[in-house]
Amino acid sequence: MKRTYIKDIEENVGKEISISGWVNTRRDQGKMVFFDLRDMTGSVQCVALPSREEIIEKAKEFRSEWALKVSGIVNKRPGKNINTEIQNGDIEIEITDIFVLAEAEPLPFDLSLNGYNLDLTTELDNRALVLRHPKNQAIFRIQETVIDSFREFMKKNMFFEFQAPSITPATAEGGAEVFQIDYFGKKAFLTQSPQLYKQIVMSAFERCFSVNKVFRAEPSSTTRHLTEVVSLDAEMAFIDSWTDVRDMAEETVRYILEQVKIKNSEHLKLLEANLPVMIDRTPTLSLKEVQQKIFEEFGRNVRGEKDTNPQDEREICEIIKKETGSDFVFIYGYPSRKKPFYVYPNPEDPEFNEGMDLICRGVEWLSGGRRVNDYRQLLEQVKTWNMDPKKIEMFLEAFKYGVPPEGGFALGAERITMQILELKNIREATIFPRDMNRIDEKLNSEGF
RNA sequence: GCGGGCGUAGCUCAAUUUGGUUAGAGCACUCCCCUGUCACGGGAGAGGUUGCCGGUUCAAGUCCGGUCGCCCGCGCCA
Repeated sequence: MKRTYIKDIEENVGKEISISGWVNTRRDQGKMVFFDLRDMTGSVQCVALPSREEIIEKAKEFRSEWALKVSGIVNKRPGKNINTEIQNGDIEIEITDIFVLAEAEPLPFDLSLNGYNLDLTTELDNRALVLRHPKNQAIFRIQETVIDSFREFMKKNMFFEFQAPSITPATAEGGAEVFQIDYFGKKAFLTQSPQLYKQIVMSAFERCFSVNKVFRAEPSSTTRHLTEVVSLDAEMAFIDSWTDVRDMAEETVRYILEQVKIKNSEHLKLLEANLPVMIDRTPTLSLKEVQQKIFEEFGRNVRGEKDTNPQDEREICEIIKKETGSDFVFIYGYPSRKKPFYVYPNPEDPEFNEGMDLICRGVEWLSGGRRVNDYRQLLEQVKTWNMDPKKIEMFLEAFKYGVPPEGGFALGAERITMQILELKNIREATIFPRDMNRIDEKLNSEGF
């Protein structure tokens, strides 16, 4: 008999069908046995009736996570046994035959819907099994939507998708620590960002984006840092102002939120997650304005600091939420020397640049801005930043040949997932997280 | 890297404040009961070198020192 997916069972009332899946929990009533069977499309109650003694005997053996092939008749449940709270709560499968596809060891912890409550360490040490829990599946289904909808929105706006390289030559930029690799006896590095490549591709394709892994060797042990992350990158030419980049970034995030709301409503409900509020026009403040507001509201003087720290980000979000109802706020105008060489300095006040960050619920979601597009100015910047132009020759070459005003932005898929769902730790939003102390397994001081 | 917190059964946690009999509970596991359960219910059982090393004390899960591990905050962070 051909397999029926559990989501389609309700169309087969009165018929005999075959379904396959995993046992959730057996409810043994003595003379009759119930269990829920789960496949990738949902779950349904199966019942071994007293008239079928052989089936009862078999069903008494089952434990959670056994994989079964079940044949049975789809019955409407008797009125008093209808459960309106759950999927397929008005039907059940009267088992006629069972084939065990695979037995399961006793579970090392409670994987039931209600009892599920694990330390993050336990979760990560048992990733394979934990991924069977609907809450974890919901997290990663939502992440899938985030990445898909980024891609969709980019394509709708005529951005060209390219594959950014992960292996790069000597890094020209300062800043974050990089992973060095042995490349046929020579040094190479894992990419920290497709930044220079997306600017090169932009110079030819006008608009481009990439979805790619980036690697950071920062010794950062926090709830929002990983060494390997999925970066969603975009770059666009022929802008009139950095605000064009801001607007595109805002609409991208808006589209992602809308799609998650449409496609993952059940997952959001299961996770008890509330999407952040994005109002018609996300407030935009300069760094100086942010610092002034924090001073006025909280009396904490961070005026003149070169960047925001985590406390500033939490406080400005609180202020903006109270003033406008928005969970989002753009901050622009950072000190030029604090940011990379390619960020465009404000012509009226070159000490500050036209870089921006989008902050939501106290955490940075996205950063971007206008870039330096004039070749001569770019060479000046390279000199000022004490960089070796030879190391970024291919990048500089692109700008020799007529690159119009341009800009772009990038966001981290894991961090957005974490923030949308208000998870406490980015590792919860990462299917196989890598950090300083863990690559699947905990790393010990002697190496692997 | 700095600061704070935590480490008790397979999992999640009590008992630590104020040292005192045999370290408890829920879930999971084994066995029994249950003809309508809803990631059930009832009964019984098994499961512990309280992370590790040392100290104080008549007595240490509890206090002290060290050590290892984890978590959180800060720093760092295109």
